[in-house]
Parts: sequence; C-alpha cells; structure tokens
Amino acid sequence: MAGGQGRVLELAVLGSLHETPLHGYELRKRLNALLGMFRAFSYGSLYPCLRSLLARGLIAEEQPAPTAIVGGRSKIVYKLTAEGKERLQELLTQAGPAAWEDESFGVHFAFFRHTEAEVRLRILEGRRSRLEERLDAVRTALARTAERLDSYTLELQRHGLESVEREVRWLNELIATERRASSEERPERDTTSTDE
Amino acid sequence: MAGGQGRVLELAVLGSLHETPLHGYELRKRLNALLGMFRAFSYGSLYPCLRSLLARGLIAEEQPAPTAIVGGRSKIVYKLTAEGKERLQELLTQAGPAAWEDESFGVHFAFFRHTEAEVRLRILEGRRSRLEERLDAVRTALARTAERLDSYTLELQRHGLESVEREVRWLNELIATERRASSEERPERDTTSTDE
DNA sequence: TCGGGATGTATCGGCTCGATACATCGACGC
DNA sequence: GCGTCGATGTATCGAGCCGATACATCCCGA
Repeated sequence: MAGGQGRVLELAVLGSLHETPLHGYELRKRLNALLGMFRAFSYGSLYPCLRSLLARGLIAEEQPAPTAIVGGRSKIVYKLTAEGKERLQELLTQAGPAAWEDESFGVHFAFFRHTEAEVRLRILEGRRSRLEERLDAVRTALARTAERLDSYTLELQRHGLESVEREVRWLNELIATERRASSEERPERDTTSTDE
Repeated sequence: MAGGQGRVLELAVLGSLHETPLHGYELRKRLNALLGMFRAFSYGSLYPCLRSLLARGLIAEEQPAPTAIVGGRSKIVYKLTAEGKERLQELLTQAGPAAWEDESFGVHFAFFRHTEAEVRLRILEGRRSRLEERLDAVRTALARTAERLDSYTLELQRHGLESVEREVRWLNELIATERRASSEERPERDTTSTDE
C-alpha cells in the first residue's frame, strides 16, 4: 500500500531529478525520451511514485520564484533532497539481478556516469551472463524440437537468437572498453593479470 | 474480476492447445520455449487464465484413459473445445494494434501458420509502422538533445535505435516474402500493380 | 471568439509477475 | 530399505504497473 513501487521507477525519477528539478509531465517526457526504445512509464505509476518519494522525504516540492507567479499556475516542481541524493547513490551502488534484468538494465545503464567503474563492470557482466543463460536455454530447446516447428516459429526463434547474440556482442565491447579505461587509470594494479 | 486477463495469454494458450492437449506445467514450458527471447509467462497469470477459459467453455479437462491410471496422479490435461477453436480463429483474424504491440506481436507471429495471408501482411505492416513511429520520435528527441547527453546515454540511444532499425529490416524482408508468395498464388490478381 | 491541441495533475480497474506453499515422483547413494 | 534432492505439478497472494480516463488551463490560429 501507499505507493511502494519497484526500484526501477524510483531510480529513474531520482536520477532525473538529480540533473535538474522537474514537474511530473516534463519528467515523464524526459524519461520516455531517455529510455526511448526500451520502456515507457505511465502516469499511473509515475504519480504514485512521486507521492511515495515525497512522503519518504527523498524529494521535495520547490516553490517557484515569487516574481514568476502570475496567474497562480498549478505546476508542482520536485527537487531532490539530501536524503534523496543519498538514496540515489545507494541505488547506483547495487549490482545485483535487480540491476541487470530486462526491465531495469536500461535505466541503470542510462545513469552510468554517476556509477562507480567497478559497479558498472559488474552490472555489464551480470547482464551478459543473464543473456547467455537465456541463449543456452533457447538453443537447447530449439535443438530438441527444431524439426517439429513450422517456418514462422523457426524464423521467430532465429530472429530472437540473433537479436540477443547481437546484444551480447555489444556488451562485450562495452566491457572491453571499461576494462581498458580502468587499467589505464591505475596501470600498476594487475590483479586479474592478462585474463582476456 | 473472475480472471479476464489480456488477449495475449488467451491466444497463446488456445494456440498451444490446438496442436495437442496439455497440462499447465508443460503448457508453460512450451510457451516459454516458443517465445524464448520475448516473454516469459508465469503461473500467476497462466492458472487464472486456464480457469477463465474453462469457465467460458473454450477448453475442457480431458480425463486420461482409465487403463493409464495407477496411483491417481493429479495431472489436469486441458484440450480445446469446438468453441475454443472458433475463438482461436477469431483471435487469429484480428489485425489491430492489439496484434502488433510489443507484448503481443511475438505471440501472434508464432501462430502465423494458422493465420490468413492477408491478416499476416496487415500485422507485419502494422508492426513496422509502429516501430517506425517510435524511431521518428526518438530520432527527433535525440537531435534536439544530443549535445547535452553523456556518452553512456548516447550509446544507449544508439544501440536502441540500431536494434529497432534491424527489426524494421527484418520486417521488410518478411513482408516482401509474403507479397511474393501471395502474388505467386494468384498471379492474375494485380490490384496494387507493381508498387514495390 | 471559438475550438483544438499541448500542457498538466490525478485516479481507477484490472492484468501480471515474483515469491511462495504444498505435494508427489524418480533416481541416487549408502 | 531409507533419506533426500531435484524435477514435476497445481495453486494463491501481495504488490506493482499500465491504459484509459477525467478534468482543468494555456496558447495559437481561423
């Protein structure tokens, strides 16, 4: 009860408000532009989320400068509080399944510039294993039933596999880039030696 | 109330049972293998759906052959009724947004072999316009804000765009194949002339 | 001046998922 | 024989989320 909502939307809102204070309508527009192809948040979840964050003191209403008020426009601008910034950092530090599942990975990735390098790497690797798991499952299932399937089903499977394989390659590149960047940052450290 | 559920799961269940009678557990396994990369149905929606279909007379319990009963195993096998087959045909005929949105397109495509050629074409084209709409929206939003974005956000947008563009190309090929097949089937008909 | 489209806040019904509970079965070691 | 572990199997519950909808204001052009 009381608008608990999942951590994904919470992170998305907190992360957006970290850049600049916003009101609901604009917040939703930015979020859906930011995530573009991956998700689309709706008011039905956004407003309860804002209410919950407000109640928990993670965001606060910001009254506009008195000079700007003319007709008493009812626009509620929210800004991040100190507690909200703390909570955001906490969410950005978490590198678990909650960060690399389908629904949440995009949001976490979108705020990677506020995330520590080590956490970034673990999320990218977690995402990759998740996808490889799925590839294995589908490939074995496909091997057992391929001859029984019609051409449409087969084509669907083929296209799905290819899409996920493509995403894995994308992740590989990102991981390589992250590794390169982090080894350049402190070249003396060599714990994993040359495992790649 | 009473387990109405969306039409997607209903179609998936009806379509699967059309091949062969199944019980819940096996049904879910097949569904998730069939859709593989796209969705994963859970028991929390499957069982209410089965109950609803049962109540509406679209499926029926099939008692196993008496000779096979040994310990009275509690396995509930469902089969499609005549009304269920009718309903399935009805669902397969619908070519609207409900067929080409993200959540439903995969399921509709998976049962294309039971779908009329004309409906197939309209669903594929609907899906394509849907994706192109989204591409336009993201591309214009990107053009307006590209210089303000950090490299991670930019990379996310780029990857998202590329994935969707890839899917559009895939749809283009499928549409071309469908057109070719349908024009070979009845070569005298030439309403759209040579628009391609 | 009138209407339509963008802006803006808000709620409700209903669908869906993840977690969980509970029970049986077959295979394995010992 | 016996415990137990993982797969099979049915089922529910809390909670989150979406689509549709309602309502109000603002701005702009015909």
